[in-house]
Amino acid sequence: MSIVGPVEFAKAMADKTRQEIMRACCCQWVSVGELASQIKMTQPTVSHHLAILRAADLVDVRHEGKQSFYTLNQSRVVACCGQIMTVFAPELTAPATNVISQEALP
Amino acid sequence: MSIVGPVEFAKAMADKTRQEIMRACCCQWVSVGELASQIKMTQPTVSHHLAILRAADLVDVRHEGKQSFYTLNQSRVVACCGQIMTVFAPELTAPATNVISQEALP
DNA sequence: TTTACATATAGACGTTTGTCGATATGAAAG
DNA sequence: CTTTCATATCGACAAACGTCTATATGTAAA
Repeated sequence: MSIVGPVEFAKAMADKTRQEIMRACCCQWVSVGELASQIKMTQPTVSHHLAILRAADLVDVRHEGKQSFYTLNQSRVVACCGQIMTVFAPELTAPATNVISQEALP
Repeated sequence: MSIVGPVEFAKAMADKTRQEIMRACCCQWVSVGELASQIKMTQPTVSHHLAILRAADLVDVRHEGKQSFYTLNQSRVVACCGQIMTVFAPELTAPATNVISQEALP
C-alpha cells in the first residue's frame, strides 16, 4: 500500500537491531515478547523498530489474542533489491535479452 | 578490501543526497565539482558523502591532475543486494536448483 | 468488573548524522 | 616561488535516531 522507494528501504534496513529482528522473524511468525528476549532488547524498543519495519512494509503482522506475531516480508525484500539493482547497476542487470539489439546496429 | 556487510551497505545508501550522487555518477566518471553543481549541494557536503560511499566501496575514484573523478561501483551494488536477498529472502532465492531435494523426501 | 498480561505509545536523554562556512592539502600554471 | 584552482578536512550546529522508563491501550481470565 505505502510507496517505499530505495531511500525508505535503505533507511529501514540501516540499523543493526532492525536487521537482527528481521533475521529472527524470517521464515516464521514470532511474537513481540519472543523477539525482545531473543535480541536482548526491551519490549518498547522492539515495538518501536517493528513500527518502522511495518511502515516500510518489510514485515507482516497477525494479531492473536493479546499478542501479535510478526514475520519478515521476503517478497518486499526481493522487490526493493531488484529496484535498487535496476537503478544502480543498469549495466549488470539487463532487462531481459533484447533480441533485436545485435542486428539493429549498423 | 574493506568488509561491507548488509548493515554498512544499507547505512551508506540510507540518504537521499547520497543516492542522488550515486545516480549522477552511474555509468560515467564525474568530477566532484560537477557532482556538486548537479545535485545543488556545496562541495564539502559532496566530498563528505563521497567519503562515506568510498568507505562502503560503492564508488571508484580516479585522480587526474587537480581533480578527482568518481564512478558508481555497480558490481558492489549487485553483490550487496545479492547478500541481502540470500539472508532476508531465503525462500525466494533458491541457491541453485537442488537436484536431489525432490527424490530424497520420504 | 477487576485483575493480569502483551503490546503500543509518550517523553526524556545521549549519540549519530547531514549540512554549512572556514581552512588545509595538493597539483598545475604563471 | 607564488598564485590559482579542485578537493579534502575541520569545527559548529541543528535535526534525526536509538534506547530506556513510565504509562496507555486492549484482550483474556478470574
